[in-house]
Order: sequence, then C-alpha cells, then structure tokens
Amino acid sequence: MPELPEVEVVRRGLDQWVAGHGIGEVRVLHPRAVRRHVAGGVDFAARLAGRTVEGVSRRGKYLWLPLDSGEGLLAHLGMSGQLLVKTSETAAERHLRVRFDLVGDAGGVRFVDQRTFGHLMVAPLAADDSGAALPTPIMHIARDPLDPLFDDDAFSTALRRRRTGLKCALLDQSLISGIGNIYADEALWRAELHWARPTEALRAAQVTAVLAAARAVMADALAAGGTSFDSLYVNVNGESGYFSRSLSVYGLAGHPCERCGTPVVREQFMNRSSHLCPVCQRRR
DNA sequence: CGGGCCTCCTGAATGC
DNA sequence: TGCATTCAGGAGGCCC
Repeated sequence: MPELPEVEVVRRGLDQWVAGHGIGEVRVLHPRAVRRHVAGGVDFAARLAGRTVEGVSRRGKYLWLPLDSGEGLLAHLGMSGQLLVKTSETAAERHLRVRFDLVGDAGGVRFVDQRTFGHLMVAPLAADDSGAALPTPIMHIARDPLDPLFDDDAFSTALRRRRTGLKCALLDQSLISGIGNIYADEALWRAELHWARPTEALRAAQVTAVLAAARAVMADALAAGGTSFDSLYVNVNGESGYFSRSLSVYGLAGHPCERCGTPVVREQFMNRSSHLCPVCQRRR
C-alpha cells in the first residue's frame, strides 16, 4: 500500500519527467477514477489539456501537479494506484484508468489502479497556513512528520487532547498525515507502545518516541526506495517490496520479535489488522 | 465537534 | 477441479 515513503518516491520520479512539459490529449477510461471531480470526466480532461505542468508536490499521501492555470492535478493512489510514465506505443495496462500525453517526445502519464480506491481530480490551489499553494480539497490534511514545518509540540498537545486509541490517532490524516497501517504498526513496535494505548494518558516522552519511530521507519523506507527510478518508468507498487525486507512486525504474525523472540501476533482493530509483539508492546 | 463505524472495489487466497 | 466466500485497506461520509 502506498504510504508516505512510496508516494514520495513517486513524486521524485514523476517530477523529472513531467516538470515543464505541456499536456496533450487526455483520456479518462474509467469514470470511477475521477469520481471526486464533481464536474465529470469531460470537464476533468478539458482542464488539463493544453496546460503546462510546473512540478510535482506532496502532502502526506496526496500528490499534485501544479498547472500554469493556477489549478492542480490532485492524485491519491489509494491502495493499488500507480502513476507511470511510458512511451505512447506501450500497450495499455490491464487496469489503466486515465492517461494523458506529454507534448513533444516525452511519452505520457498513466494512472493504473486495480482496486479503484485511488482517484484523480483537478482542483483550485489556495494558500495554506504558511502561504504555500495547496489544493483546496486537502486543506484539512495535516503536515506529515517529514515536513520541515511539522510542529512536534502542537502535535503532542493535539494528540493527548484526543480520547481514542493511539493507532487510531496515528491514522487520522487531519492530525498527522502520511501514516497508514504498515507504518503505524512498525512505528508502534519501534516505540514499544500498544495500538490501543489511550491517547489522553500518553506522556510527552511517549509521544516523542512514537514520532521519532515514525520518522525513522519512513526515512528507512525512503532510503530503500529512492534508487529505482532512473528509467522511463515510475514504480509505485508499495506491496512489491523494496522495503518489505525491513519490516519488523507488519504481516509477520508467528515470526519471532527481533527484540525479544516472542512470536508476533495479529490483532483485529476496527475491521483492520494490527501486528505487534505482545511482550514489548503491553496494553498498559 | 469528534469518535467510531460503514462503504466503495478487485483479485488472491482460502474453504468445502 | 470448481465454485463460493473471505480478506486487504484509505478516506469520506454518516450517525450518535
């Protein structure tokens, strides 16, 4: 699943192929891919065609391509979305949803998404709290922990004001963005905290620990994934694994904990799974 | 307002 | 072997 590190790898890879390029023909092959673009697929295509892409930006798991029109092409990869750059002659992928050509000899961009949880839309840009341009539909998305403007103290205060479980809060993109199920489990394991720890009872040092753990696990993943986009192809497949070798608990039920040897367990959490060491990560 | 659920979707994996 | 069921999850929306 693409979480912050995977999306950042895509951002970097995509940026070098699209920045400064004009957009040619746009084809929406599946209406669900643009369902959040309320004016519909025809309007979506019209707002892109003929525009110039100025770069690729990211906040949390959202990507957007600022356009010379003052709008942005906003993308969320969902669980299985990919943004690929390919030559025009390349055969259509099985789950190709949207494609657009780049003017000149630069190939084209393809949005491929098997499970269709991802989406694209064209949205206006507006100034965020620091004056930077942000698509208006994601104004509610918090800064991510790798953002230089992320405020640790404000996060700690806001987190402990919540009355919920720690993991639930870590997955709340309006409180802290970029963390999904995989990195939440990995960060909680590194910080030796149980997913159900009540947020209101956390000590400041524990918040610091889980934040440091989230940053470390995401930085490790980014370092592992940041080497593979030197061809006309942007890899976004979070499941295929450049980082999977480095996971400590996610998907590893039954394997010994790297710290204490106790078998990792999988617990149900709001119809989701949580992987943890039952000895290192006590509920209380 | 916020917390906790539900839903969307497809294909791999599992069950009988 | 084949058909049916289960499972995975990001995030918006709904309900209390």
